[in-house]
Amino acid sequence: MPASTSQSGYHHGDLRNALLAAGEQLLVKRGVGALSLREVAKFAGVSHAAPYRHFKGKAALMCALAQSGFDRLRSDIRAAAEKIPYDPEQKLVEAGVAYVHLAVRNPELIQLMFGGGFEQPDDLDLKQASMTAFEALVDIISTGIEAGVFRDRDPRELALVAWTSMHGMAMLLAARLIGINLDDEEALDGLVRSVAQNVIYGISR
Amino acid sequence: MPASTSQSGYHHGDLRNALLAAGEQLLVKRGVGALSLREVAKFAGVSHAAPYRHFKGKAALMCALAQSGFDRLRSDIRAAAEKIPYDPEQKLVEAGVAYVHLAVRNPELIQLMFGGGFEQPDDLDLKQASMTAFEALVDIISTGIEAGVFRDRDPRELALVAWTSMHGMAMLLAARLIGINLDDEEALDGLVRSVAQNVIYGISR
DNA sequence: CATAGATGTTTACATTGTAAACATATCTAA
DNA sequence: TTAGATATGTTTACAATGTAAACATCTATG
Repeated sequence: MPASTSQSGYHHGDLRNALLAAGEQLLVKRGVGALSLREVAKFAGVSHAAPYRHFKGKAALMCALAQSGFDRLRSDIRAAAEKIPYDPEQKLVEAGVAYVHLAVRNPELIQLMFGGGFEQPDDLDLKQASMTAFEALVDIISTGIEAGVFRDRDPRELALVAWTSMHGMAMLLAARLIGINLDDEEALDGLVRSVAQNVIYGISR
Repeated sequence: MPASTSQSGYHHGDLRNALLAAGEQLLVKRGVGALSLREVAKFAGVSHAAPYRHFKGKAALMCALAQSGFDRLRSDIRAAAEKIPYDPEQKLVEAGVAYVHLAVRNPELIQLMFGGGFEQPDDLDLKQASMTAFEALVDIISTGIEAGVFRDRDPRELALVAWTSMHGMAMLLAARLIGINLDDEEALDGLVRSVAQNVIYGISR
């Protein structure tokens, strides 16, 4: 019997994951500031105190949601980079597109991950997960340096430039502070590519 | 008699501003997610329902706090740019330093402004304020283009590159996701200048 | 000076996070 | 197999919060 379907009626069987799924749903509906643990529990079909058997509290659930977001971000970046086998510049561009796509399609998630809208009890796993996502960018830069495409500097220094730029774009788009229709994927990708090109070649002439 | 000291005992005289000041204080202490309207009222020395005479609700107060943050951001950027009369590149660097300084010294404020941690009722004034802050960057870029220092492109396109990068750095630093001691101002400014230089000249060789 | 409007207070209530006490299913060891 | 021990739910309880409504008091305007 799969562990996910222990249909005793009393015990859920896979409540932790069910709560995370419910949390993800409700995060979209309510936003970071209005996410309610009781509603998450109700949505998962359990009593309002049941989540406390699987999470230390509301903040812990949100941390777990954020962490899965970081995992998704890392794998999206890696997948985008691997789509382009040879060209490091293009790898970087596609990584940016992936970063921004995740943010635009899940603005509440990205705001949860980076917005500081909840009490973080200095979650080390969480910080670790975000660092790992950053490493995906460092890898792209490193291969680019080795290939002689990027400046011969500390990869983390160059990766930081790419990260800040992508991240800023992602946050500003998620906050709808850049005047563009987020549903127009062509325009969105064009924006990302434009910014990425300018990061790569500089805005100076 | 100054309007700010109507000492009737019952009527405050300048409660709206007092609430904003209290909100700013408590935002620092509690963070975006734990800011309480009742505590703001108590801090200002009034009953918990008094704020409703000056703000539609908690979200409206937070919007007002965010808006004053945007005003401060705009004026900080302008002041930084005006410190450097001639060199557009240096103007841009100093604007970035100012942006990041504001974020690092007031992480909760920057998270309130951009983090989406509360219910925004599509506040148009707020969006306007953020746009005005962005215009400060566009101005720097425009003069740089006219001076032949930056590429001859749409200023808003180039300004967007600078904005995303500065903003990303500011948010990541505020979220303590970049491994640097925020109190070490020298290291911090060095980081900003490094990123800015790479934005200006590109990471490509 | 009366009184209308602005500004504060008190009271009330639903929602929320969380703890404690209780109930039931599952697992483990004799 | 079966009796606890443990894990995992539920119910109850309570304090804090956002907000509305009714009430009180000040200020300003005729």
